[in-house]
Amino acid sequence: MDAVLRGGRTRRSTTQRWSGSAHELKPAQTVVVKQEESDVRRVVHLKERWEDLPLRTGSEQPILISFKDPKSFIIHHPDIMLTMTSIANAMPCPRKPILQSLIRMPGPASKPMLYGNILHGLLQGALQEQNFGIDETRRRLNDELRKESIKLDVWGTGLGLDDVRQEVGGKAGLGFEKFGQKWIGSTPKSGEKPSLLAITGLHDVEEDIWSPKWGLKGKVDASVQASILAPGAKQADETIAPLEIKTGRSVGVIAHRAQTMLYTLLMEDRYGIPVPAGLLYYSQLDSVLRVEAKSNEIRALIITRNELASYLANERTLLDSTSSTAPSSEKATFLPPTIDHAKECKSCYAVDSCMLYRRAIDGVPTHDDDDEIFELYAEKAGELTDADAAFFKKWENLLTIEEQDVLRFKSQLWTMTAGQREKAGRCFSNMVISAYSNDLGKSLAKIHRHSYTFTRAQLDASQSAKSLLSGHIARGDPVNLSIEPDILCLSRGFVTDLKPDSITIGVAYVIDPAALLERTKHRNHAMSSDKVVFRIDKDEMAAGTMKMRANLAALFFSDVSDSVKRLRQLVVQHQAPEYEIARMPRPEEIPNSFNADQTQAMERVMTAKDYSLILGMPGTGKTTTIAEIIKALVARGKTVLLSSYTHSAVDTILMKLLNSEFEMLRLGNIDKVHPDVQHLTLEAHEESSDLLQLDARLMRPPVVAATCLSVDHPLFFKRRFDYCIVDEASQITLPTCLGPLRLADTFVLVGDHFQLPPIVGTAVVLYVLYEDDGLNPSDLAVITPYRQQIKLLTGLFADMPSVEILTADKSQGRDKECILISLVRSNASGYIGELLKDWRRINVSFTRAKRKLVIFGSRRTMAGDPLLKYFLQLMEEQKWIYTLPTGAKGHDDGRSMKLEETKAEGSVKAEENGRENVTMKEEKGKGKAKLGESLIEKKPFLRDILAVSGHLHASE
DNA sequence: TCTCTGCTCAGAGGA
Repeated sequence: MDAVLRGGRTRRSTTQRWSGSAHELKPAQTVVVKQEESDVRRVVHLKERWEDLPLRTGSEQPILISFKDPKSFIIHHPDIMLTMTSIANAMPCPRKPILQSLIRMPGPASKPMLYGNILHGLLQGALQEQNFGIDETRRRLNDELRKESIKLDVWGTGLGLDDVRQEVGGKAGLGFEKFGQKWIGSTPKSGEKPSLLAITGLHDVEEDIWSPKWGLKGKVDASVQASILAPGAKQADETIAPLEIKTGRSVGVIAHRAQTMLYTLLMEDRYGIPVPAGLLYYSQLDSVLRVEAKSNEIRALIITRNELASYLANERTLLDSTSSTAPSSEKATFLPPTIDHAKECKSCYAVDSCMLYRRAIDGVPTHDDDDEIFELYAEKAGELTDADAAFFKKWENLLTIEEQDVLRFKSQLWTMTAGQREKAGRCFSNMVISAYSNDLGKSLAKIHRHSYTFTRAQLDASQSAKSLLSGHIARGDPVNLSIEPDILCLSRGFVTDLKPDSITIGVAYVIDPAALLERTKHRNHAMSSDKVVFRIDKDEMAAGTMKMRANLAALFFSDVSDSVKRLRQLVVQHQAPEYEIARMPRPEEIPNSFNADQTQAMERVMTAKDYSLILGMPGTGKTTTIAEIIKALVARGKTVLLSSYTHSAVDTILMKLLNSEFEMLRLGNIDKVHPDVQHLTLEAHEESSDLLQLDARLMRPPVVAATCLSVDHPLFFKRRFDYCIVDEASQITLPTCLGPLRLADTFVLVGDHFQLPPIVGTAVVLYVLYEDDGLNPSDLAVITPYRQQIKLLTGLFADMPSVEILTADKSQGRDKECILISLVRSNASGYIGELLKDWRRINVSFTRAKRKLVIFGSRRTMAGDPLLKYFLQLMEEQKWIYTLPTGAKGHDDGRSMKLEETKAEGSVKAEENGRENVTMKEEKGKGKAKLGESLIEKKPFLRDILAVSGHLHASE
């Protein structure tokens, strides 16, 4: 036995979590473990290769003891889940997969990768349809090539559709037919060796499995039911098996075996039955290998997994001991050392980042004659100065801190029950599917090919179902679906709609509860009546920081374009930007509406050879200026990349350009794009007829807009821009905006560094309100600082979808004719909360209205803050405050209670007597909201607003 | 003391 548990064998379970530390007992291979929560202690003796488990004295580390009878395995840091590919990659060099988990370098897809991708889809399609004929394969290939997402991939490689049709068709056609003949059937056919297998059924394709039991996660190409006649066996075994498809030239690679073997662990965990072997299909050889899950090999793989996991864990603990501001001088050890194998290293695809980390993080001297890879190191990192290295290290550190902040919730998915996590607001428990629809037409948006709506399962009378709006999950958020207790992350998707009693999720693959129940019938699943009960958890992604790290790293690579070198000079070495007077705008290019500052801004931008910064306080017209400058640049025949960290900033500028003549392209997740500019996205178009048309759509528009983190779109490997304009630069972290900046020689950063005393700012904006009549719903926006309030209001305004409802933060840079603000807080103690104390947030929201601003809030509560108190005084002097009557309909029913006070529930009661609701109204004209009658009927709260507003008009 | 933002993922093959 590999590991022995002394003092009683523990129950077989994935939920037994332990912490181990080696400081209590003498022999190094003996460890005391204590069960989490219960404090039960056990002594574990580690033998053979488990001795090397890197447990350090004095620090408790989580351990999981997993069983695959009759063996036991130690999973170190089980909450860090590693992929099959990272473990397979770790065999030649453990540093490589660690680097890959930090940095995902974007790059255009290679041809072999594209072919591999398509071939996988084709064979999976054949398995699903149980038809392997050549004609069927050809049909599927044609279907694939019609998909916009595939066309985009093909376009990215520079190939033509016919090239792909020929190449892939040639590889797939006959081979897949042979596959069907040889291995699909009810019993293994007698005869030659590869035939001792029959694939008798298909359970799933691309099955996503997370296994905290093994600390592994991955996607299985195909989960099949198979009848396998093992060598020497008399009778075939009926089993579930992972089928791993390999379409490339390399065959029999150890990494493939490792990958397949690890999948057997994942499938065992999901299906709850033994999975003795996996299948490895090589399409080039027409052969299927049976990969037996041998415990000594699995042990070796798990030990590799543990090694990687402890490096990743080191990274986290290292950061804890390091201050967030000053990069520590202590030597970091979160990276495995370089293997220093000149030949291997030279051909490694991660060599650039590897050598950069060796220089900047490991701090290896560049001039060391004993260095095995001296030449390579000098070539890759020789030019980097100490200042460069320090710059990289500082930002790398900051990114890691941010990453940990995102990931800290991740393990809650398997360490907390749905009920527990729902209390923390990051999960919906007890959900059942109530409706399904699909959107197969929009093939580019793979993420919502299938839409499922969930509602609460029938609950005990004692349990009251909480509104789905009262958590941290919101529309657009990534989520994952699980079934308690064992099916973790069955599927992932995005919230496309959220109502108090239902949530709709878009996913890439069909969710079939009946099939799921059938194939995992050995397990217990949470059920309500005959329906499967799901839990929906907010998914925690950290892909953004990986992209930022990639942007940062790319600044320091050796083999880069001149513009990246220049960018390094400007950003890292602070060289002064240069200007070229000859580019000065001619008088006719300057808009008549421009004032002196705007004109100067335009001159700086037009003449900039490197970069130019535009600074201005909120509300001073930066956005308008940018829009006008873009028009002028396009008129000069220039191309412009427009970017910002947020979708809303990008879209705000685009909306100001909508009436221009020129073409614009908006890239990015269509769900996050403002409805008014969604028609500029690729998804909004009809599918392109051919690559030529797609090429035109991507290459022709002089203005391309995207968020900073989505500039790894295939387009950006083929296009460079004359200008790059990055809005709200002051809020963007440096590594974020480096991405867009690399794509243009000249760039413009726009932001608001200056701050104005808020009351003055506010007063100025209020003063210049226009006098006018009439107001459309689309001229109206509602702002509130709290997310929960947004969700409530969204429901209340369901009849008026054109009324935008924004958080204070989201309203930044936006404006509307009329703004309603709900300040929410209301309590007897005058407690205002941190959020409303932030005058910048108040300043932003108070300055968004063009003509009319109406603020709702509790006077007494607001007076608890000096700033708002002063503001109240100001309003009072103007007689602009209107008191809503206590007990006014709509203020005492439960609904508006929630509306007015979502958090401090204890104080609501106190407020019912003598509640002082205040409506402050700011009015220069006679604008009146024309709200729909039906809406008013249904929403007493709004009727109050209108009543007060009407009263005002009558008295004037 | 409850605020914000963005990012699918893992693996597609090749040396």
